[in-house]
Amino acid sequence: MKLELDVPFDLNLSLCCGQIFRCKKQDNWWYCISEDKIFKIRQINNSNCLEFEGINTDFVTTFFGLKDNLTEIEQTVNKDSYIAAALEQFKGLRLIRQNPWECLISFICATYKNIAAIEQTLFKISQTHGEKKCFDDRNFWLFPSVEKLARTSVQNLEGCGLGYRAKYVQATAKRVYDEQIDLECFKHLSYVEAKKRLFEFPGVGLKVADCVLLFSLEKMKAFPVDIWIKRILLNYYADQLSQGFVEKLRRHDSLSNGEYEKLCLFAQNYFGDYAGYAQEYLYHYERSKKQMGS
DNA sequence: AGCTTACCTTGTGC
DNA sequence: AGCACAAGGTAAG
Repeated sequence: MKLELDVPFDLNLSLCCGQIFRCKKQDNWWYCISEDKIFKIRQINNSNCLEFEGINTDFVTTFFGLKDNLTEIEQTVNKDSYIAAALEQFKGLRLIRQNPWECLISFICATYKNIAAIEQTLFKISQTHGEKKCFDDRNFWLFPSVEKLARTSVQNLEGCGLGYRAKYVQATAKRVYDEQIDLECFKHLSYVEAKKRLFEFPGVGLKVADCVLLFSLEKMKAFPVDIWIKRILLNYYADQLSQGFVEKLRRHDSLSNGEYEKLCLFAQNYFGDYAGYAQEYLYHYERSKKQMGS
């Protein structure tokens, strides 16, 4: 199927920028998995035409956030020359609407790991616990169900390279299963309330909660503060923060919950309701600069 | 409440 | 080739 776009969108950018881990480019197509769907999609020569198989137009529109008004979002968050450069360089970068369950487990697995390792771990979890499907003469594995991960052993998960995170994944899965929690319903809660609920899961801190809120629960003001964002705030936004606070942050690598929330709140006040979009542009901008330099 | 420290394993850079 | 060191942080003390 084909879809003519009448809005800015860059497929490659949106799938490469670190928000989603199980989409792979092969033979000029992106192969993706979401819930029970396996599909491929491409955007030839960055044109305004998307081609895809395995899904319909409605799904594409929702999954890739094509209804987000990027023009308005850019105007809202464009507060200074630094983010302006990021917005300019990465036009068409959109926030994807991931499945909340997979997103939750993904970011529990992602703590203190590099992206290549995260991708490998999630592939192994899916391969060992998920349903195998064939699409386009290739094998894919759906992300395991809540029940499957609730019933597996910590040892099985450790075999997927999860290390100390295995017990968190298992405990969170068990909790979602035992209490029959519908993560989709968190969309209807306020940002603060939903964050509180996510924070209760084992292995979920403030950062993971914000990632799940931003990437799967439509909370565009969620502003995950990881090591990259912390550096960005200290390097480019220090004059917006109190000097004592900045000095304190510079002395340590990790953030206390209090420090995290302070940075998060600053960003939400500064960038506004679409702070999460600002976060994604800043994150990708800083990482791409580093990669080109090395 | 706020601050340290340990933590599994893999990828990356020197 | 091999070894430090960092990696989309969290939980326990």
